[in-house]
Amino acid sequence: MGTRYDGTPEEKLALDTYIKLTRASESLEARLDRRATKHGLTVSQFGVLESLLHLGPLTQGVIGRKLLKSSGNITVVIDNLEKRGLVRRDRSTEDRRQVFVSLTPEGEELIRRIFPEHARAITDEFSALTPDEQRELGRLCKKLGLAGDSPGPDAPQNRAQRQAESR
Amino acid sequence: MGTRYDGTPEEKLALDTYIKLTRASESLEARLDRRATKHGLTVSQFGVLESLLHLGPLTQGVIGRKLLKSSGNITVVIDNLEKRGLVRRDRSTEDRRQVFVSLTPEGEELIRRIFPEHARAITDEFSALTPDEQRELGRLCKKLGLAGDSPGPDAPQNRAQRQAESR
DNA sequence: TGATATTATTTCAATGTCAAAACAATTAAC
DNA sequence: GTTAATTGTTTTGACATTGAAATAATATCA
Repeated sequence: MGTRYDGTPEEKLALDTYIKLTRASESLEARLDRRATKHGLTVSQFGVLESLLHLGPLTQGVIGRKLLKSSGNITVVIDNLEKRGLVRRDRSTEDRRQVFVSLTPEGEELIRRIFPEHARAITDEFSALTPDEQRELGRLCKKLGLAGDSPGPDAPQNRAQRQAESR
Repeated sequence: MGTRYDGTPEEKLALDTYIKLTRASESLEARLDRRATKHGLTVSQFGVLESLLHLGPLTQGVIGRKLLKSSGNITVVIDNLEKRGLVRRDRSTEDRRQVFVSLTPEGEELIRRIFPEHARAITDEFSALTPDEQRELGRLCKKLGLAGDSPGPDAPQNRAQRQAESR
């Protein structure tokens, strides 16, 4: 394990922590994916259905920002869900650029059936940590995540970034 | 934020922690990716080059397991790196099923130039946490990761898993 | 109002990704 | 020593993903 790299101690610690975080997240994701896939849903599809179940109809833009995916990607994912009759598209009448996506009865039936299983799987995974450890992990992740405040895939680069680029 | 889902308190805590972990990891990854991409490398390509730089020539299988990617995937990634002249393939003489991948001079030049930048970017991101917090985050991630001991994408399902499935 | 900018979605090309099947080479069992 | 099982890679088909360009609709403001 460990990155055979000799930088400063700060760099070593950060790299080491980064690897642990990434591996934990990715391997966890991989295990959960494999379960979701059993129901014929990809992670993104699952994410869309779950959002719609818990938040009601949403525009594609909102879904994309929620799942940290590009608008182009969301179009494709919704395409595939629509083909299988799990969601419906409705052009907004107020702002005809927007498209509202909502669950069909079949979609709702499916996600309602699958979600509790998913929740249980996650609970299972996290039972490796005590409740206090989970809270601490959550706190640290949040602190780390907020630091950079991810602009999201679509977001155009701002002045500061463009400037940094042109150096 | 938060998953509007009423399960048990255990489920709520686990789901909440899961979301924070995932978002932290994904948004961090997204920010780092954007930098790596500037050099015309994808994350996977970067991962391969970095492994080769720090560990020397490796077989595709080893690379795949290290990066938690399937063998089919690694084939494609190496294909693309090879096309660009950054790595070389050499069939092993000892076991002719294996393919050793190594850096070409161009590949080595590139990764040597880029890696320190990457390390600095990561260090920068993690400076949001104190050293102690970083160590604690690492510990929790490791504990969590070990729990499931990810089988990796390719790994065939073993007896225990097949049994669990058929329940 | 009319030109211009912004916003939401779609399309496209390139790459990544997995699972499963096909192949090829090696090892184990008989 | 053949046959059978295993192992490492490639291929294939389906979906995901991004960034950039194209479209279309709305908002701004001179």
